[in-house]
Amino acid sequence: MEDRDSVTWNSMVAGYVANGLDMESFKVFHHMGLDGAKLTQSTYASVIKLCANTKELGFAKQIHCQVLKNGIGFDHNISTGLMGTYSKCNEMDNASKIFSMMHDKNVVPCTAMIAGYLQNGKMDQAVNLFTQMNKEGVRPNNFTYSIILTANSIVSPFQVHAQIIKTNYDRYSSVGTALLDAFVKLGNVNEAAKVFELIDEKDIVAWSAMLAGYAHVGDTEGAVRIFRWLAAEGVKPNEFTFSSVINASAASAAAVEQGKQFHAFSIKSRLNNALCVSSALVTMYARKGNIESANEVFKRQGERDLVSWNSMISGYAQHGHGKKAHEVFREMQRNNMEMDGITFIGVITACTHTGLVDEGQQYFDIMVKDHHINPTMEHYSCLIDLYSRAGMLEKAMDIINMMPFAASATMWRTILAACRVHRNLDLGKQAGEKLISLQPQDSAAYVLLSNMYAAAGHWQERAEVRKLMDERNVKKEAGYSWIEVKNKTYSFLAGDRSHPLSVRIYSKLEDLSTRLRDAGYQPDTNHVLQDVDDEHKEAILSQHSERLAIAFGLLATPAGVPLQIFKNLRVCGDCHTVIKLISTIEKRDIVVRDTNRFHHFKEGSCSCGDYW
DNA sequence: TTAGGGTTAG
Repeated sequence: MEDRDSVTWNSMVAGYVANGLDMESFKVFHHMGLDGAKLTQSTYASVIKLCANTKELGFAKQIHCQVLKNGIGFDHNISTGLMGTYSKCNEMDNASKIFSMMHDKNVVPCTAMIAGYLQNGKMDQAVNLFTQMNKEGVRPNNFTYSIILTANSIVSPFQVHAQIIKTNYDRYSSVGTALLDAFVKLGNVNEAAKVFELIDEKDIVAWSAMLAGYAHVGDTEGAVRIFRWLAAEGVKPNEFTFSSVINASAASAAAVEQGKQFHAFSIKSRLNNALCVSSALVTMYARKGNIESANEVFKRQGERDLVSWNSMISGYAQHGHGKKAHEVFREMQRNNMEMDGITFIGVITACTHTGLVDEGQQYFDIMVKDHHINPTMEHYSCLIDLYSRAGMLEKAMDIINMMPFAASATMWRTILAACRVHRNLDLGKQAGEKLISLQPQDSAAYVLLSNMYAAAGHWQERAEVRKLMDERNVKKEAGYSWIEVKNKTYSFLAGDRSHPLSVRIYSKLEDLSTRLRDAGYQPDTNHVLQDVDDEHKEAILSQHSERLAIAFGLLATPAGVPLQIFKNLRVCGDCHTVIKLISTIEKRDIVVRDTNRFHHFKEGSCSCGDYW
């Protein structure tokens, strides 16, 4: 094609832009200049859109000048395109200048401007413009609604919903998706599901958003139901669909097998290497107790971002692999990766779970001094945890007194728990009172305080705490443990006799108990809350839910197969001792996930180094 | 000419 006219050139540029071929479009545009082709309004509009896509601010400014210099009129396309580019590059002043000079501010530039404000965190201005356009009779369209609904900190989805229903825009996939997501962010999945069902033609974004909604509230079954439904409708999942369903498979209620199956499915769909999928896999495997698989996925990641690195560090931290978390951190440094506050929460937590007090403090210092990251409440919480677990309660209190925040309930809970372990009754009392005043309905505060009194043999004070609990009608969460055998989950309460194999389970416990004593085990009855005699205390200990789950696991699986137990509360000190011994006498690796971390029991010792 | 979904901590 020799004599190319401007229309041909323009359609080339526009075509490439529409197909996301940014570099090709730039090349063509460059050729146009060399060829001396006439640049029209639509050429400029295309190339400005290109700048918005690629955030080429400098180039956009040049184009802006050329348009002014060559006397090309600012039509809607050029103006809106420039606004978009400036918005994306955090130059809101320039964007609003162009907007204010536009004569006919119809719905499109208004919407683009609202989007710009929201991208730059200017919530108030976005909402003001939305209100103003309504007042001036400019009717919002589906784009406007889908954008304004993302301003969930200011705009109530309930209010906008009413307005949207009148216009029927809720049947549009884009609007319905934004609306359902706004409900999810309020924690209202039921409302989100209602919105989802009303969407006429659900596209993959809508399906993925609904799936993410169930994942968000930890409803694994809901997420799997959506996944099956979309598959049955012949919809092809994309990387976001997989990352959400894998994330839902990381919930504690999900079976270990479930995550593996979605992993396999993502491989079949050739989406397992997408960054968001592989990072979700790292987290899922780590949370489900399989730190080796988490690391396998991590090692194979072709590209990594901050989230990938953070996921691996946090995974190691939860499993008490302090050294490995440290190694990943070093590797991050060698790769000149940028780090954020979450990276440091990961490494400090790893130090906490390994008892590396000095190192934990050093990470905190490096974070502030070298990385200029402002410590948040969470970082101070980590430090307090670091010192408390090591028994350095004075140091922990120093931090509470010097930090620029008021101490949170979480912090007092940490102090209180440490006071129980390290027998510091005075401070424990103080922390317990603070905690109860901050969260009068939280059973943990009362339970910890009464545990502490029980451990110190102060039965009178313990009774008072219990009385207060009754008066305020605060219920203690029941402790239970569960184990998966052949894809079925079996859960046990303490002293539970509801399982069909109950008789065999209890006789297995008896058998273990004899062999434990032969191995030199002495029950530590400090972990029993009830005010009863020692013999009775031992009986209570021996029926803790984790032991029932382990006894069942030993009966229900062949010799040598590792067991994995989950518990909704922290493992008690006596059970911890017992499980270490069981791992030797039964020659089994046992992994226990409690609310805090993973314990890997092997040949008589635990990965936490008796420190948790 | 304007748009909606995901992954990391505690």
